[in-house]
Amino acid sequence: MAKTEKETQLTKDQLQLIERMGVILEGGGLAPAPARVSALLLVSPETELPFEEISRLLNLSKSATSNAINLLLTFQRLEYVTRPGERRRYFRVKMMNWKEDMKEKFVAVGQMSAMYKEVLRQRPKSTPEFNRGLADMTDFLDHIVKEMPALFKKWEQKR
Amino acid sequence: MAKTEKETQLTKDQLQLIERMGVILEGGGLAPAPARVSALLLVSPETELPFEEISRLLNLSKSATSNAINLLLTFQRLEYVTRPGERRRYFRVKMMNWKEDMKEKFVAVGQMSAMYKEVLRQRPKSTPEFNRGLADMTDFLDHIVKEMPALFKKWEQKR
DNA sequence: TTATTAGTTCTCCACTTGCAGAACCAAAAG
DNA sequence: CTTTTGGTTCTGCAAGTGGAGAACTAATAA
Repeated sequence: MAKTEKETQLTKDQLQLIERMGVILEGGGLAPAPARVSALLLVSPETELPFEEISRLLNLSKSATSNAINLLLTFQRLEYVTRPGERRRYFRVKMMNWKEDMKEKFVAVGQMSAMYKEVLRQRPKSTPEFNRGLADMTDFLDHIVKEMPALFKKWEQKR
Repeated sequence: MAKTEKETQLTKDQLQLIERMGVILEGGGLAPAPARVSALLLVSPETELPFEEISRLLNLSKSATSNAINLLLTFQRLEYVTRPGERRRYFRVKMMNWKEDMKEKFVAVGQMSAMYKEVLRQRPKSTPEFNRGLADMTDFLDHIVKEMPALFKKWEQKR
């Protein structure tokens, strides 16, 4: 079977936007290649792209492309679909995962709070001001974590 | 004038706790040495420590100590005080900065939302499902950012 | 004045990361 | 069978990072 490929093309503006987003996503802890793959799949008119297209559009080697995609798959930021009679996978961003992501962020806040509480437990009582500062902080963090579900629900209802 | 130094000593438990916190703080984007300095100043019974004590307690070279401290100072996570008749500075964690930190975090969320909106603006209308997913996301992020001040205030009042 | 204190800065090295290129491999096509 | 497709894995390298050690500097002490 021939490879009747419709090759996506990106405008200069789109390529620039991908680079800018890439940098921002790097700031969020992603490596350059995965960041660009994520950005590409958001910016591209075609929302589902196969391996080779990703590689080509971003000028990434096969190895870099493979590693980037697999990292994003295990992090659940990407998923793929297949099409009847085609072996290759079409990758797309797992859009509805940002809610999960947000929740995880707040779990992390809870962990921070737990850490500070442990510090507090082992501190001498001879530094009351300092200890109160710590207690305030954990209290605040816990407050945020506790109120979060309500914030989520409020949004659900609003729409 | 002699250097009548009262050298802080840390228990094995405290040192372990510092290491564990260090790892967690590294997860938050701090380099190892600054992470340990931060942890030390939270765990140490003495809440204000001079350069040399920090260096000694953490087994850090002067250069590593100097760089770590200055990084934390410019990031506003540390501050220092001096004592009458002493040249050296006593460093301590800038406790009341966590509120600022939190606010900055939410500013970052706002930036994310802005980025996604820009993506949305340049997308073709031919992918309505995808676009709606993006719109939902920015809407949600904006919701969070908007509601945050109220959450802060609610906490202020509660205490 | 010289010596000491309290750091800062410079040089070097060990380690880590991210990627390209090439070799490799399994499934499907011919 | 052999070839092509759609990748994965391996090797090697270039660049970046963090920290030790030593040299350096400015302020104070003697």
